[in-house]
Amino acid sequence: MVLANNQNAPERKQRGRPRAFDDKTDQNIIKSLDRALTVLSELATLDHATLTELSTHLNQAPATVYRVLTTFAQHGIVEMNKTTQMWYIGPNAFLIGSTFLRRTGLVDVSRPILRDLMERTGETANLGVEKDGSVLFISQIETHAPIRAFFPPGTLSPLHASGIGKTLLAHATPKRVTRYASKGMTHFTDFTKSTLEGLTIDLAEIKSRGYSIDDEERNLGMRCIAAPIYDVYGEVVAGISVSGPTSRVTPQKVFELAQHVTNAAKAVSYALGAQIRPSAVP
Amino acid sequence: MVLANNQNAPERKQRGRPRAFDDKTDQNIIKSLDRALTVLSELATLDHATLTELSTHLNQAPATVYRVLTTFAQHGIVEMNKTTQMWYIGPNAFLIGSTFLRRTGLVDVSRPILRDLMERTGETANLGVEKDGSVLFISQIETHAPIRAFFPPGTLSPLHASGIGKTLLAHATPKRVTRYASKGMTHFTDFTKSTLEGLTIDLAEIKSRGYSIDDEERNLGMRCIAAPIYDVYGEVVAGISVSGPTSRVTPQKVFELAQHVTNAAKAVSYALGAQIRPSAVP
DNA sequence: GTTACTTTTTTCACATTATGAAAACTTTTT
DNA sequence: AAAAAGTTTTCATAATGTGAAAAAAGTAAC
Repeated sequence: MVLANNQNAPERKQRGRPRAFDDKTDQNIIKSLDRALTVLSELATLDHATLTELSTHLNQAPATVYRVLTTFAQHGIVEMNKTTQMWYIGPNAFLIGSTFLRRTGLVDVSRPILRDLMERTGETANLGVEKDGSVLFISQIETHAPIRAFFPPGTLSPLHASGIGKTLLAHATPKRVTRYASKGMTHFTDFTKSTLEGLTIDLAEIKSRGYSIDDEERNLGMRCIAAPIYDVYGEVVAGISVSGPTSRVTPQKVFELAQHVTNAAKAVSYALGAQIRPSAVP
Repeated sequence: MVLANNQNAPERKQRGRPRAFDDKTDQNIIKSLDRALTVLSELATLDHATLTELSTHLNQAPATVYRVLTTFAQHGIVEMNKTTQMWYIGPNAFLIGSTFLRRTGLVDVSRPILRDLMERTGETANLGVEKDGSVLFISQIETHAPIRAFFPPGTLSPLHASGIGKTLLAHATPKRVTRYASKGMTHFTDFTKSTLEGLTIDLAEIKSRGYSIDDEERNLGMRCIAAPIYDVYGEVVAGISVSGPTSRVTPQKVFELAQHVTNAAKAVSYALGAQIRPSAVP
């Protein structure tokens, strides 16, 4: 066993960093760790499982899986319920995973996605959150076009008369919507949805459709398309939108633009750790 | 050296499951995985780090740490920012860790109740469980107020200096409390209950009263009111609290706030299947 | 209670493979 | 432009992870 190790290459120096052989089986990973992580992922998707369940699912010897689990357990990554003989994900896994959340805020995560959205659509892209019954615009990438929508970060706009605002309302409880409406909704243009009935119909449509349209409801000549951003808890925490003049954002182009907006919203949601879950939850 | 292994039993085949030699170096763990998890923990506590930082901190060859990281990266457990050459905890770590929360359904159940509690009290509402002598905050709804208590999910705080922590201790056995106290209790402020005697008196009061008050015991200027959450077995498994600045959470308002907190705790307990039993049970 | 069955835990011998050192590559600093 | 600092990559060997089977422990059957 001293020999037979090198295929050939009698005395090639051959140190350093050559080909890395483009083949799948990357030589630079630790196989045992790789296998261990497979076990962990499986346990996470199963939520809980016994040793034999795991070992059969993964086609691995029980002894191997057992060692993996006990090692994880020593670090609090997994836990076992002695009486039911079930393995679970442990608190330390949550602790480690939660540092992912601290990493980047909404704005940092969104910035490159907003830029991309602006470039794809050619219109100003915005990011907004709810603040005391209004949308607070917290980030924006402006279009290059001379005629452009513009509202600097810090701008406030009532929920019912803004694309992002309506998206946020669409995912709120009916009670909250009613309470919001009861405080009176300013009538900005002839298109503003300033009655509870009209608004409710629109919101239902928005929720099922997945995006909202502000059709000159705040400013005449400005149209706006928005989609919701979810956080890790599956809750809507913000909205993303593009806004532009009706001359460019025509009814014919709305659908296409909406695809870009919803994609961007999904990208931000994912970056925030949301599992993209289908909206409708009664 | 053939002998000295077994106390007696000369030539027993000695397969199976003997003593396991109670020594530290458990033979049944995977060393490479163990090392890898050390790297992961270190990265989590540092929040972000370069390869060399990690390898020097852990006294490991750069190559080894590198392989560990790339393997983790392949599973999305860690990520690297190519430009800054910084390693971070990745989204998949969060995803796996978050199944810990789903285990009991505690978080899902609590979320709307936390929100309601925040809206009734106007203060940040928190949910926490015990983890190795600390409270692990696993969920939070922040108040709208500009001055607010803030500690993101994943935050840890010693049991004796936290509202939720003291609630949990109040329902533990005296033996556990003594053992906890014997490990030393950090003195955070002049109000911290950092002696066993002082703590014991407080805990008794908490148990009979039904809720705990953290009266600037962890952070000056912050007051906190907490109540226990019971599971199906009538065991205290978590705590719920509101926390805010002393300027708003005044001594005069404590009682009223406490009613909301205990109601919320009862609502969560009930949702978990606990029969709301009259508190005191010997 | 005893026996048979199932699942977890441990041991052993061997071959896989994880590892450190150094070399090559890459990027940043001087 | 040269040098320094940090990263990837390769190789040979020692370390160690692995499966099979045996033992322990718990569960169901009788």
